[in-house]
Amino acid sequence: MEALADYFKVFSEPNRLAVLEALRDGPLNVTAVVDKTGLSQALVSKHLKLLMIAGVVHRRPEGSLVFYEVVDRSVFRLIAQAEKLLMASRRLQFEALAASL
Amino acid sequence: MEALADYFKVFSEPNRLAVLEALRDGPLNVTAVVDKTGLSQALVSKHLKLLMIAGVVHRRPEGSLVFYEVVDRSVFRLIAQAEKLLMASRRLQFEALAASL
DNA sequence: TCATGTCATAACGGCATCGTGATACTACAG
DNA sequence: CTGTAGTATCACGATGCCGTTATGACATGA
Repeated sequence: MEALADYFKVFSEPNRLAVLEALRDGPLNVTAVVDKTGLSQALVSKHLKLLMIAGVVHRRPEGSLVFYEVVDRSVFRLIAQAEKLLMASRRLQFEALAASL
Repeated sequence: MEALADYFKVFSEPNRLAVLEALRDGPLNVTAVVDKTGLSQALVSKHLKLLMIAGVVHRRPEGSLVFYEVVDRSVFRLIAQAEKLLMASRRLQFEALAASL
């Protein structure tokens, strides 16, 4: 319901997905995510905070750096599943278009 | 990326999820969805249109009624997967809270 | 202590989307 | 043809979120 919709909302912004993608191969500190995504530092911090509140990533300060890490890698399975559905519906829409020509 | 985020956005509104849930047990016409969800007719029409553009539901006029139907029932698997992740992260956050007491 | 690099936050403007109320459109019954 | 039920759309106000700029807070090294 409400909470579930909020959870989906976490993945409903391109830049947030990009931040998440940057963390796919392991923990990174904020600056590394900034470099990897090309987003502004302030924006990356905001998105990381949101991802943390949602429980998707975990925060670990180390000296003057702060590392973020994906808590449960099965979020990537969720993303993959959504990608699959998206492509399937794209294909169906294309077929519908083709059938109407 | 962009398109994937938009796809997630489809599921990021409580009322849209409610409309989808109303269609879980089979096709319904608009009024039936309105009755089942308690939402206004205009709102239900809007959400159904969005769901159709996203390729999640299919529209089938029948006389003066218009039936909507979930195209690929595996969207419910996506939703279930998200629910699972949501509950897991809730549990972890609770454990972190408990550990800090 | 001071300078620097790293990260977080506040304030702001801009834009998208939500929900409502009113209205148009369509099919069908009378 | 007229009325009515079902559905779609428009215009609107309100709210929320995004991204930026600027600044604050913190740890480290000189």
